[in-house]
Amino acid sequence: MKSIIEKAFKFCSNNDERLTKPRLEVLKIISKSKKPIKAYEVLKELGKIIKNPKPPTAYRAIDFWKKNNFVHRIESLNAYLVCEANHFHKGSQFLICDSCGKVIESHICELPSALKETTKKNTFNMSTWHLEINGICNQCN
Amino acid sequence: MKSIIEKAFKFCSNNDERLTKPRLEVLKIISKSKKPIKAYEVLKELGKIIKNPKPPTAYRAIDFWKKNNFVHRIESLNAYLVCEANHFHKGSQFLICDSCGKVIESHICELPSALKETTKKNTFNMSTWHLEINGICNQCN
DNA sequence: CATTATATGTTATATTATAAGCTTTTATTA
DNA sequence: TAATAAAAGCTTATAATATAACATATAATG
Repeated sequence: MKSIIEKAFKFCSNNDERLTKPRLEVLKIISKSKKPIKAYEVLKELGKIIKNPKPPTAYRAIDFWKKNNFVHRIESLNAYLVCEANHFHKGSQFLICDSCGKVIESHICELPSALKETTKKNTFNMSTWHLEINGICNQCN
Repeated sequence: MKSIIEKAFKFCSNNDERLTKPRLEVLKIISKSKKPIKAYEVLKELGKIIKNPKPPTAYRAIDFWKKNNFVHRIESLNAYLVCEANHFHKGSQFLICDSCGKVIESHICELPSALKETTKKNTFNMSTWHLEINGICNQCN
């Protein structure tokens, strides 16, 4: 099982992308976090490594990883999480524990048929989908 | 087919909630909008009706309607939309057109079984779910 | 009508995110 | 290797979104 950092190195060399210091450090920071981490928390952590970073430095790096599917944004939390999938996917699903804040990513690749029906009925040309399920996790129950 | 405003009157009288001026006007504003409307746009519209309203006035009213299922928040847009359902529901689904910005709400009441499986596998006690599907709508195609 | 609970008004500020212009780094190629 | 182009980063400033805290007003209830 390759670490996400190793995957990132490989991805960048394969795709002619630059694995710069802010990018690498930001990915490390997000991947270390057990829970979705907020941009300004990333920025704060980044401040321990590089001198006095500003918001755009964090946001640019986050956007880079998001664009390349290494990081997802949990919309309802304004927070970011690494993606463990070994492939690109146009759908993401998260189980968000309202008690402890932990988020589990589930990996269903296809939009369920009941929902496909909906897009069909509306002749809607889907590109991506994003599902957030709130509730109470295993450990908090 | 009852208008949402009529439903709001009925709801408030049935449930001992106050249909105050900010609440009523905010609901009217959101329901008039063809697309999800942002809090500060609501606030701006509200300013045409009541004198110099401040953000909390808009947010409080939005929260009230959200809590009572008259309004949904589209997380990825930071914007609000009235809900046409005639019942409470713990799941919501939106088709978001990335071209024109229009959002269609779909009304699937049950979480699809593929996703139920996920919650089951994680022994996750679901309370609500929220799905956003991005793509290109009918009219923009 | 006094009490209590709920809602609103107001001021201030917190949080999240991006625009714009300039500099540095990297990659390409003359 | 030097010149150049492209990409990424740095910095300053500010935009956009949201809430805390506390004073005042309104409505419901005993």
